[in-house]
Amino acid sequence: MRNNMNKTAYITTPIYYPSGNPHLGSAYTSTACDVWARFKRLDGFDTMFLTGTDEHGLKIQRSAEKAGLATQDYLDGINEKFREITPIMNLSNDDFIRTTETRHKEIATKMWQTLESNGYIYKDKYAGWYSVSDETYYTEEQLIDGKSPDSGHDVEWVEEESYFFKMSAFEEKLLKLYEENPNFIQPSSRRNEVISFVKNGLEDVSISRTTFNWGIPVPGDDKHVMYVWVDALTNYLSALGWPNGEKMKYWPAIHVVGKDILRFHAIIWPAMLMAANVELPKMVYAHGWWTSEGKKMSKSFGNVIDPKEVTDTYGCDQIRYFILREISFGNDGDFSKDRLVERINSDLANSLGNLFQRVLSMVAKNIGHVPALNELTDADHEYIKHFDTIISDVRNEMETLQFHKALERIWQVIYAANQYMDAMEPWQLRKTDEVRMQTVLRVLMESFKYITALIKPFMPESAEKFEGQLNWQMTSYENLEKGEFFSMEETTEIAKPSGVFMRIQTEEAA
RNA sequence: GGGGCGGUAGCUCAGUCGGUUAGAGCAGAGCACUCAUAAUGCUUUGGUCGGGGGUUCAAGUCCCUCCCGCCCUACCA
Repeated sequence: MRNNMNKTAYITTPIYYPSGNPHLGSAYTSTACDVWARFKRLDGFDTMFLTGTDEHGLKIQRSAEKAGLATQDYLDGINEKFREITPIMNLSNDDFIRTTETRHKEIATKMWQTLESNGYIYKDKYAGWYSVSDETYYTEEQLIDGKSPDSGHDVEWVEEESYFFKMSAFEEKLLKLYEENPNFIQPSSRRNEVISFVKNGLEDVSISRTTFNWGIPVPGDDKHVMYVWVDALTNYLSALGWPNGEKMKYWPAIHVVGKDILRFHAIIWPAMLMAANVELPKMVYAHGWWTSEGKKMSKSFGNVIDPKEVTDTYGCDQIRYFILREISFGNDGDFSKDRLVERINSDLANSLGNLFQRVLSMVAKNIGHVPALNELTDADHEYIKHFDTIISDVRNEMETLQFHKALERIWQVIYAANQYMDAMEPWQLRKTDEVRMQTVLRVLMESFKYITALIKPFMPESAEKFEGQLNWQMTSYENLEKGEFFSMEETTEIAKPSGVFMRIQTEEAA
């Protein structure tokens, strides 16, 4: 028997590198995870949603020095900016982990020790072409005319003592993993990239550094600091108190990442977990990038989208809706003001907002409470049928993070509702057959429960407003599925509604 | 160089194992309606499915080739 206590779900954003201000990209990742987490909670899952910051490395150390602050003090300050994404995007993350926290350092150390005692770490020399100005190693193939491919500066052959992780031991196991779990890496185009990368052969990876010290010391050899990814990836476990914490019930996770860091999540991370005998994540989903008005976001173009600014201007729910509806999750997309306004006006104000407004206005004006239910016609039954599978259909799309498809599906019933209303013409019935009018409005109102419930993870504030207008409260998708279509009480009062999604006046129209 | 993905209506994209007149949303045009946020509904314009060749009774869908765009090709994150 499954019950709510053993249905768990876990989703993570990457931990963000706080070298600049949070931008639309991180807000996007976090919002996608948030919608999924909210859906899961409403679907009866005990759900954990984790985000945080990666506070490791030389760049941070340098920035702090430049700011004239102790590194940790500097980080404490900048960290606040990243925590602000939570209120700005209205996120429901259950935790926010920082890699400089003791709880993380302890578990990252534990991870290292586990990998070591399982025989997957050894000490050797790392050698490569090092560019002093770039502070980066390059491989022979990367060099351009024997110089740094990034800056063109000279490189020198450097050998340094380093610990290595035996990633080569996992080549076959990883390929088997990808083959047996086609959904492990999504979307599938990314999956191909990873597979071909692994097929080209995996080398052991250097997992310690001696060139700086802002990081977690290698246990028993504090000349070395752990490589950033050993440190950073482990956050997904340290927030759960691996290996024995009570929160380990949430594992395994779904990891949502930007396409730039897919490889670390799809290759190094599962290899590490295999080496440490930890169950593997369910899925690693790589999403795309946003351009702005058709161009790459950059300060010089002046087209950088500030999450705070756009949510203040257009509304948080509106932005949440737009970024998940506009592009299919995994693809790149363009953030254009015109498209945004078009979506808000067409999808939210006209189709959805106006639908609730026209129905609830009639109810409030003519009845004042939930309308009485009478005999149903074939047309009613046909309309009601639209809601038979809507929840499971949306659930299926959410399972694979197909947010745009989930929304598309929800909008199908919104269109159907407008069509039904137009066909039934309750405003005519008001004059000829008030009993029938009440039934039609009742059918519509009952259907609004489903619409409200399904948009709630995407647009929580607006859904709550709808709940208030319907004088009804969503409990869980399961209850809605199992319950009767007609569940509202006639005695429930319905007040005059006010618009939830308003049109944005364009300049020509204003 | 090697590998991958994509090029379908003005825009963004769907098109499952090849099978009847190639679909949706938005944008445009016309009509209807007036409950509603100048909203909604209906109808409609619009595509030689990147070019060429081939396989097949039949190709957007398979094969070859060419053109165009994007991505990956390890230790900065």
